Amino acid sequence: MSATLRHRRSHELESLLFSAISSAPSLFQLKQAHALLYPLGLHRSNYLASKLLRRLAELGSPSNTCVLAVFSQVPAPNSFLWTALIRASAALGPPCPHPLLLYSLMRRALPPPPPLSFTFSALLKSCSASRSIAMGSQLHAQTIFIGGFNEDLFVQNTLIDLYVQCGQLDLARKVFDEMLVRDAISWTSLIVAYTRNGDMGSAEELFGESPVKDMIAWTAMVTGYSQNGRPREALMVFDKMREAGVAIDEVSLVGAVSACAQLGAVKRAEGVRQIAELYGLGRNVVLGSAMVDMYAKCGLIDEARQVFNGMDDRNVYTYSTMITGLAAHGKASDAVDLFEEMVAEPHIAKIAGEKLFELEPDAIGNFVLLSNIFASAGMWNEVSNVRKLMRGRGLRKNPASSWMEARDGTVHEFFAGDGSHPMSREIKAALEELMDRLKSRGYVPMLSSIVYDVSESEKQRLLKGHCEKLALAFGLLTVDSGGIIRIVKNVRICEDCHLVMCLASSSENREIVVRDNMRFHHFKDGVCSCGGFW
DNA sequence: ATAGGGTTAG
Repeated sequence: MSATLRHRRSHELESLLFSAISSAPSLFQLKQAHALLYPLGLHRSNYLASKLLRRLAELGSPSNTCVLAVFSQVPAPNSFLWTALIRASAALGPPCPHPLLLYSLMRRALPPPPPLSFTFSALLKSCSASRSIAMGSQLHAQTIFIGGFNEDLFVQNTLIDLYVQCGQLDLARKVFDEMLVRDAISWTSLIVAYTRNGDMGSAEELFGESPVKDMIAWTAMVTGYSQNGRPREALMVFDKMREAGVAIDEVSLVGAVSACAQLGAVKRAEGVRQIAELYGLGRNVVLGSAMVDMYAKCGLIDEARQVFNGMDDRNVYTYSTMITGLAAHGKASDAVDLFEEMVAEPHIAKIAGEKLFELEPDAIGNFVLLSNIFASAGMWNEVSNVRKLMRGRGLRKNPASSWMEARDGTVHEFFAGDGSHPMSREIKAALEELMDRLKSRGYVPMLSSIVYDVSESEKQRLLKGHCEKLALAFGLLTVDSGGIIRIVKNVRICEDCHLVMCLASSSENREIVVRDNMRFHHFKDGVCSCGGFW
């Protein structure tokens, strides 16, 4: 009696915790939910641990230790938990173990848990993402011999995608042909592969045969024609699609819009826009950008601009399209203005930043750069997000320092706000005097160089403590007049310090050379060799 | 869980 009651209670608790985990809005809350499991012994549950891993991946947990910690609490991991671990590692990437490594560990567990269909699909997906055809085809064999999944729709569809991604269309077709049951996804995957290969003939053939034509399949045909330079056929298919009573969404409109752009057909363009309005679509960036292009190419540059202005989300494509549109209509000065609006480094900086992280995900400089750009635009939320990301990856900023060689060959190093130098008092006094002289000559501190969200006066104070300024003051005190003051800095010199160096080189009549991590700055008579670009 | 998306230059 009491045993069944206890069992029932723990079951209720389990489902309660399950929903707490799956709805946790942030990593913090997820960790709190996780902590609740321990006193109840539920951290040993395969079911809850799998859910935890899934949520960790969805929230983009920045650390692999969380993932492994959750997994290793479970004494007898089952197929579901192993698969959740594989999926989470694949989603989170490098700091986590490679999915294939985890799979081989899974195969070695005693007794080995039988792989599930979505174990294979996770693995195959990671192969197709990295285009590793060799690994992928080995797994293909295992899906049959180990998993017995040669009739599993899901696995077969993932295999089609694997071969398509690896450019092996004939192998993809072979998988497709041998399938006993196919769904819309199997058909569409191949149709798209053909259209991307420029083989509209094969695409048409398959599309004609397909008994399961849904919105996505129709859309694939419309964009296929459009992207292969056959805009009239694209619009014909689009019309047929509407006649067939298929629903329309933003993506399906893009192909039609781009076809109108290619044709320069004003009336068709108007028709497509009415459809967009009818369905309340068009708030989407891609569709909006396509519409800007459509209007520009149909000669309606003002309408293009109207769409552009009305968009609440714009990216590089949107700007480029609008700019070239303006240029094509002879509105050169508008085009230049818009270009300048675009590069003036936070909206676009965000995009550029994302690209940078794709190329060099762990380069510390990228984090610092992005954080500083957001800071100078006053986007403090984004700044703290970047900081969190850095912390999560265990990246720490090297403290900025400047150093210079004194007359006797000793090297003196300065950190920001640093008072540890034996001559600190003289240095600070010399710096104060220098700043006063520069201010009387019109120097205004560039508060925007301070990337913290603090008061103006605090910014002034922080600026004064920059290590290269301390080094400069030390140089003015110790280097013979006429001698060059040579400073080395481990990170990029800030704008305010750069300005101070320029001004000081003329007011103090000194040559100053600063080497930062990127280049040399030769300051002489108020100008710098870098010409303001660094 | 797996399928569809926009610009330009040469």
